[in-house]
Amino acid sequence: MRIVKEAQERKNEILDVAGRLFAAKGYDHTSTNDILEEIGIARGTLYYHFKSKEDILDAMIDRMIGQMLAQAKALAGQKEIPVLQRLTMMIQSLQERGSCGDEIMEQLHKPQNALMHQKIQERLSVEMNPLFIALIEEGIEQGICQTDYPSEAAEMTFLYANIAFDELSVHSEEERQRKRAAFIYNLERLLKMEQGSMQEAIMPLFGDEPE
Amino acid sequence: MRIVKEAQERKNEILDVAGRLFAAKGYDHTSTNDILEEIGIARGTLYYHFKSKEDILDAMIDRMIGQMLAQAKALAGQKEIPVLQRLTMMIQSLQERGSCGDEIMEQLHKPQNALMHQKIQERLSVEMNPLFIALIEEGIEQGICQTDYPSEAAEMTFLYANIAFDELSVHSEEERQRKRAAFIYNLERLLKMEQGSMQEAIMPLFGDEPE
DNA sequence: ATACGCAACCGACTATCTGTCGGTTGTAAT
DNA sequence: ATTACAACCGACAGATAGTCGGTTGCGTAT
Repeated sequence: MRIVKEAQERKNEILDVAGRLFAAKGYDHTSTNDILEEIGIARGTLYYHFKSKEDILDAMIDRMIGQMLAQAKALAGQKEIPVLQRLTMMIQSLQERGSCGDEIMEQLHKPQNALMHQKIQERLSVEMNPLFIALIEEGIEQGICQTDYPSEAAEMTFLYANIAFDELSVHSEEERQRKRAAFIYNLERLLKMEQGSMQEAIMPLFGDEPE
Repeated sequence: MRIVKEAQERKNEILDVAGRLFAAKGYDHTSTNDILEEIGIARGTLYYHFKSKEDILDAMIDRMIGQMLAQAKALAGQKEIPVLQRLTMMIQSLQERGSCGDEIMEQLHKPQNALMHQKIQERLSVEMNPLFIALIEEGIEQGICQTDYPSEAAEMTFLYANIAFDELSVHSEEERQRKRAAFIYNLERLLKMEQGSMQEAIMPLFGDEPE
């Protein structure tokens, strides 16, 4: 028995399932058959709504980036919170990739997901950087930090945060701690902040001051 | 008429052709048929020497990284050249990817090459970082620069050099200039060098002082 | 109520591609 | 000349992305 739905509803249904499968098995290892069988639609239907498998991936990433961006914008806009703290919160929020859960994160570095990874990374970089730049410029206005190249400093910060932390090369908890300390240290230098000012901004978030 | 060659010779022949095709058409868009037809061997022969298409890619990257690493090591070891200048030379040498030419660079950001890109990037990062760290520590010993986190500073430097410069987002020559200036500026800050000391080290290389 | 038009849906089919396997041939040593 | 084995062959199986002509249900006009 045939079920007809509005196009947008079907599209979302497809993206939901595709997203879950991509996160669970990886992009390459998820066939279009996997998707349409799980939904219970025919091949033709899938290709009626999307023109290719990659098109599905792109749409899924669009949705995901949209969610993350909304969240990040909400964070960045809370002027009553100190700038540095907001900066930290944004970096923190990057770790939990989208509301769709972070199983996708664990998958992201496997070779089967190189395409997905690259696309997410590029989009994230393009969309998030303006927010970082704005925060840094706000910090400059407040005299908290200083740099001649705010946008490049933002880019560097974002890149390092993204790659250094989500890299699988971070094996031990010990190493993670060190990376975080180094990140703060380097960020303070990049933005010519007082030594330790970033650390102070972070502590209320993590509650992880040295015992 | 059948031609028999020594295994290593055939392997190299396959890697040569594969490398050229990957660079020209991208990894995904190069079929194993393309490779074996151009060489004039049968399917079975290809899979006698390599266990999968991805295996070919890995071997090709191995060779390429090996070449780049040898070159970089030669550079890094020239103790008669000032440290900062050697640092610059190494970053510079990353731009021209391997001897196999830089057509591969132009292809690298297309979606069809995400896998190749990711693999090259990861290998490069793992192999090159020790060299960067060594240079930075040499600089610290000489009192030219200072940091509590040499290895993380090296990682950050490498990441930014790689991504900021090879990114296609660098459209205009103007932007490229700005990025380079920002890179030097930020590197000086990260390593607590005297303002302009890096610029001085670079000038003899490029001969591009402001007119 | 009936006819009409179209958006949503169907599923068989094609084209392509990776990897396998049993068998063959050249070559070098005995 | 015999043998052993490394290198090679090509037909084949299995999987997968994308196409296309045809169908069906639903809203709308008559």
